[in-house]
Amino acid sequence: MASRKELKKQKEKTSQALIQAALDLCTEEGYASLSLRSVARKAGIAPTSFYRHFREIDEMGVEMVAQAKTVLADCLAQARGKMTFPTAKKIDTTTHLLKSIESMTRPFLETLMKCTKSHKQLVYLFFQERTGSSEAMRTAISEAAGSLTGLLAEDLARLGKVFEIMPGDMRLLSEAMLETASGSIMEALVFPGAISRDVAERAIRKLNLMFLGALVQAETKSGGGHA
Amino acid sequence: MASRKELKKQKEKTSQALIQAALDLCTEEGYASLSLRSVARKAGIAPTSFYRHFREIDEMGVEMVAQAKTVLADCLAQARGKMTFPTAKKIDTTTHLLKSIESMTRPFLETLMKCTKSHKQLVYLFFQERTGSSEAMRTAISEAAGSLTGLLAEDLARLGKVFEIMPGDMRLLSEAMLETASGSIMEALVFPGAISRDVAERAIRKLNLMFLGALVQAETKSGGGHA
DNA sequence: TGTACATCAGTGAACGCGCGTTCACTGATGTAC
DNA sequence: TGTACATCAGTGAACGCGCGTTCACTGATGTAC
Repeated sequence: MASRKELKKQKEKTSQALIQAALDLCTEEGYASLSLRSVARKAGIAPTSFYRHFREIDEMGVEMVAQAKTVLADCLAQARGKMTFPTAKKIDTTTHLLKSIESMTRPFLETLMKCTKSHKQLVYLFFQERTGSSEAMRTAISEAAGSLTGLLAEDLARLGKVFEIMPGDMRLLSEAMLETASGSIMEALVFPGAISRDVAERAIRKLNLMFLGALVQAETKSGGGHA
Repeated sequence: MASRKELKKQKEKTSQALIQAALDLCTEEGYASLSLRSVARKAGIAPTSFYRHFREIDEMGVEMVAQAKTVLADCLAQARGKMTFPTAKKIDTTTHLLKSIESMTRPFLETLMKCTKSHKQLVYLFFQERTGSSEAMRTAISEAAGSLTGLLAEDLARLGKVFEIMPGDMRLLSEAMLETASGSIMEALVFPGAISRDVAERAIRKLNLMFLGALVQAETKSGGGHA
């Protein structure tokens, strides 16, 4: 019936069941409260079978982080795709500039928040354990976050070519976008039902101000029109 | 020897020893991994004696949040005291504006980071458990954070009177200041030794950009000189 | 075609351990009369 | 002044429970010859 390859598939399915069980338990009690036995129980296998898949809880945790990274990279790609970048810096009034900025920040944040909604648990784990108590998790997340920031900064470079934004600021804006987005996502997740519309609007507004600052400064440096 | 009042003092001392023990354990294993027995053991009392002070771990946790709030309020007061607010909005070049902004953001963030250094554990707990697994903690922290943001926004109102910053943006800037500061503090705590100088500089730069954005927009709205 | 062996996901009993909580107790202090 | 009682921080034994880990096992699959 089951060939060797089918067995591999079956094992993979069980591994994924363990991860899903762990995510459910994380939602209820938090990552630090996970126990090998509770995860196995929820996944419907014997406690000892856990060892056929992971050597310890943290090994599973690191795998969860890897999956979260994949999801986030995908959502970020979508979000970046929805951004409209200005094609020329002819926009010289603050009002027009802000409109142009909002064409980037709003699609970005709204797409990102919508996209991550389908993977709440993974995304929550990723951001929560960034500063959590497991060093293995912190290391894995820190590395993943750095690479995600890099991806975003690359795309933002298109904006940097139109305005003369300092390269350092490019990275800074990427970081801020991820930080602000993660803050909103976490708030929306942890206080569900509450004012999550407002949370997003405030995040967008924060990003707008920061972009405006960066662009105004770039304009100045390039000898542009401000004062 | 020990009068009734001296006994009260003694009890208070033991309570504080429990809290300090809990903070030490949090640093090693995280809040979620605290156990009544481990806390009592570290504090040097019998496990059952814990109940003379707190009904459960979370009751102690909420008290810890209250103490963290006191520390943070104090540090915030100091940090705000070190900020130099512009007295008139005569500053009309972006470069001058930035200098003026940095006279607020740099003293603020550097003072805050220095001040919180003496209470790392309380502050870490406060920001980490903001989105942690204990609902009691989340609620307590959320409430405290709201009131701290309010304090900051009040002081920032002085800036709002010079520039015509929208009242909503005032609160937004306060939030961003706390958010950015907490991010830096957490990063410096969790990855100690690492580039903590750089962490602070990046945070200051982010705040600068956001303030610049807010001021430029205020300038525009008030019919000021930009474009 | 048959037989012996290797692989490997999953099992169930058993272990020692730390946990939260209960209970009745101690011993020092202050109060009532 | 003495005696009985109340308060209260801290104790130690005991409980039942869930934990991580070990071990020898099963049973299905594929391979060697």
